[in-house]
Amino acid sequence: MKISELSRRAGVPVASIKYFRREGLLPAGRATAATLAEYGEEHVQRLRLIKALTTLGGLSIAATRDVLTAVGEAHTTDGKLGAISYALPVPVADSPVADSAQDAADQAAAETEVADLIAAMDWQTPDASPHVRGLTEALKALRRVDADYRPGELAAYAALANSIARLDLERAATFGDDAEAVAERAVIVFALSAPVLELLRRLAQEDQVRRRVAERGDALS
Amino acid sequence: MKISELSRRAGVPVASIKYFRREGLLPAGRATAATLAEYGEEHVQRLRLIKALTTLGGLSIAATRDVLTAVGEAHTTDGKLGAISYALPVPVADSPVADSAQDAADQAAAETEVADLIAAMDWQTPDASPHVRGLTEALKALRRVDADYRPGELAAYAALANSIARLDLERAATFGDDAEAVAERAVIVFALSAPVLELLRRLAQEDQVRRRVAERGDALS
DNA sequence: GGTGCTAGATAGTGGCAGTATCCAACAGGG
DNA sequence: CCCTGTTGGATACTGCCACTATCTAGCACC
Repeated sequence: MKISELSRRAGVPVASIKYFRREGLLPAGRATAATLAEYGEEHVQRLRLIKALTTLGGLSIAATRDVLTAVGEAHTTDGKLGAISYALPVPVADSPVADSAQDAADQAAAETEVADLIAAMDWQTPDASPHVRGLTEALKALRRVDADYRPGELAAYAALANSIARLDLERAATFGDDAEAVAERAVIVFALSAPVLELLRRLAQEDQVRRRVAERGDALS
Repeated sequence: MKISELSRRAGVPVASIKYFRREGLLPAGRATAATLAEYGEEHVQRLRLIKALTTLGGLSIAATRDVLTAVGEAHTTDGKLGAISYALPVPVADSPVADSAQDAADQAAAETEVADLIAAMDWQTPDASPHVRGLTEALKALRRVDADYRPGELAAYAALANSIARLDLERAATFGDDAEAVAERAVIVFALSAPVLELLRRLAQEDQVRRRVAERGDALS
């Protein structure tokens, strides 16, 4: 199909398609002439995936490219899974500098806490994993804003995260035959489960709040 | 303290403090003269909270203002909790228009699915809740990108989300005396647990991938 | 009484995600 | 064979966001 039809099929403006191609998110069509190219179903699907990752997944164009590149480059299924996981952005920026002694102490405390948690969960993750560093940064940020924050609470969340990850992997690696299909599914599961889960959590929170109101009736403030 | 000291204490440039004040995120200091104001500890804490919400929580300035406003406006503890929850942005944009019959069918299917889930979980959430609408949109987006997506899988995630929400509420409503303190804690729990949980999920995923590699040894691609 | 900091207003910056415009090169129909 | 319409590719422009910088006066404090 021509680009105009691709645009209609995927619901994406032609100019945006060109933009995605420029940015390396979408492979070029098969050129049939100097100024004409043929696109296929895989382009439609890719565009749908791009839209889902950017809107629902909240990924930037650069992050989306990284994820899609990771899918294409790794050669084993597990390699792809790992690459996707690492390519997904974490919402934590590295803190600027650890100049003061206080900062260094915070850093060390957070590192210990993360290491303890990983040991307690018996997680097999390398210290160099971006997720480990991300979690360390996140804990430092939490501590800065909430002095009362109790580290022990993390363990309960970690146990639930473990259950979630098990579900994720079951969904992602369902059919282990076609590495490409697994990878695309894994992208969807890894990148798009988060917002869905977050929404479910909000719904459950809302329910919890209502239940507490009902329980306490007309009580306090 | 003067604004320059506030800046040093919170690690935020003076220009940014002025910006936050302009945008309604930070209350003005107590004016001691036409060109001088006095700031207190509450301003330091507020700035820390703003930084945490924007960097770790990923909230925009506008969303941060909405959340902080919600905390200040509602008068009951439960009202505050609800207001905060609703003020937090969901990562799902409303789909543009439901013009075609296909879109209408998708919408109806997603709505049914969400309603069934809520019924199955016995969640007490109004149909008009933004979270319900957000979840509906998210499911539509998922369906568009993944035809194989199986609705049943949602239930398992919902159950886990429920456990998470219970933890959240326990943390948020620990001390029920000071409505203001509860509200600030709730903001932290509601807005900042998500990235931490996501990081934990990524770590657990990484662990799962490694375990599967080890299990299968040298097996397949 | 001068130096330095301040409030408040306004303007500028850099990055991101598109969107628009141009041009030359064809394709396909009449 | 020619003419209209579309395309690829390049470049420029736009709108939004989150700051950041500059400017003008007016005090505060030593």
